[in-house]
Amino acid sequence: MDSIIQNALNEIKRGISELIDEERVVTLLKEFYKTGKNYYVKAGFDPTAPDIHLGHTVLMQKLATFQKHGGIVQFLIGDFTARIGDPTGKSATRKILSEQDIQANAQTYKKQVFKIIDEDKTQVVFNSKWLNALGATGIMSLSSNLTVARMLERDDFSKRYKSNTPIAVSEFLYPLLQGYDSVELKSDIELGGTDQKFNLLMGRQLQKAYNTGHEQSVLMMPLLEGTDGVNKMSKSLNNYIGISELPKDIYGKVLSISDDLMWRYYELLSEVSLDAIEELKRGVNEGTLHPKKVKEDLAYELTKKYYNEEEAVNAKDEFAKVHGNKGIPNDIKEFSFDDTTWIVKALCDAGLESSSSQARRDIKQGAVKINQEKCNDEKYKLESGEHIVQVGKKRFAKINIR
RNA sequence: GGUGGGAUACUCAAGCGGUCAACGAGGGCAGACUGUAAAUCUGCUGGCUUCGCCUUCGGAGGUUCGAAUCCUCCUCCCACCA
Repeated sequence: MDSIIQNALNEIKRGISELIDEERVVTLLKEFYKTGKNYYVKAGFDPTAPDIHLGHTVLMQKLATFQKHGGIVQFLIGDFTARIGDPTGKSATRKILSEQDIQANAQTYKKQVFKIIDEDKTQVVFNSKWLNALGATGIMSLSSNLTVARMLERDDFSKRYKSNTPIAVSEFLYPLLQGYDSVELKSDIELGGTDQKFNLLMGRQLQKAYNTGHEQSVLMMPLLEGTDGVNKMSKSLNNYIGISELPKDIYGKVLSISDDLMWRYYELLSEVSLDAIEELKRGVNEGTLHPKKVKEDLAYELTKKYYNEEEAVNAKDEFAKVHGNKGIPNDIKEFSFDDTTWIVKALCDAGLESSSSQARRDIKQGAVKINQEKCNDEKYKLESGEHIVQVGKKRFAKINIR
């Protein structure tokens, strides 16, 4: 095999969890490098999550890799299937989204993805286009390709079935519709998370059933754990790091993950080569390298990736200042009040606390500081002048009393 | 269509006439410890200018001095049978 093909393949296979029908991928690559012929790489996205986070980027980066090697990305927005809700991994039927929500979310998606993938080598498609046209007849013949028994073998469904959690019949249609997208798009390869295996393979099965002439290869990426290190990253679990978040938040969040999780992020998110990562691991194990330093580099790299060098440097300095020397961040929110103000009220008005009860609790626990001095008096009043108020380690505000 | 079972705070889940703003677990927030963390330990976790008051236990009524707990109707869900 040509070394150029071999290199491309290695790059494609980095960090993946499984590649089904590798031979065909090799064939596609060979053809591209010989004749310049492109091939189609499909990935489906659910327009329910309006913000792209690092979990999504694992897949996006892989798409970008394919684009380097002749792949045209079929960026599928599942606007039709979103109305059913992917049953994968869900313990309950999903709520049905409104048309407007789906459209708005899809737009946000498009804006963000081209930070990672190449717009010129991407086709954005909506599956409502052909699924709406499918009609009852189409659905009937499509659904004859799947048996109920097969469906109930799936772990997620069998669990729900056994625990008396409702399963809507429409949910059975989800994998069929997703698979049908592959038929319609004549995809050569489809990418997805490991949790999508069933759905992805359905694409192969249906391409065969509909005599499309080929069956798509399937490439699965591991699911990235969220900042809690346990659950998969998702907005609803609030364990995500969004790529549109502020530089200091991206930096801070990455730096706050556990050491164990850091390696996982290195593997799936960083540009650092696998060999170099091994090197870092060894350094940490032998004690010659401080894990914090390694984590800082990662946080820096990721911040830089979604912003730029300058922002990354700022974020790093800021973090060191606040946490290292228990300082005050540079740009903190400012508020002005006319009279001497009761501290509890000030905290709420400045958005540092969600309620006055919460504010009182924090004061009692010694979490509130005024100008670096701990404040234990919940009746305290701020006199005229400028005050830096702080709750916990991360929440700050500057309050002016006129 | 019939018969049972269920709906409790962010989630799961106790409670079955007063001592319930409601056990417990998870999550979250805070404190200690640190490398910023993670792990661990501790406290808090409806609202309110809070030693008190106000609104919560699917919805609406009712019984009672007093209800999340009892009764009636309604809504939604689940199971079994048809």
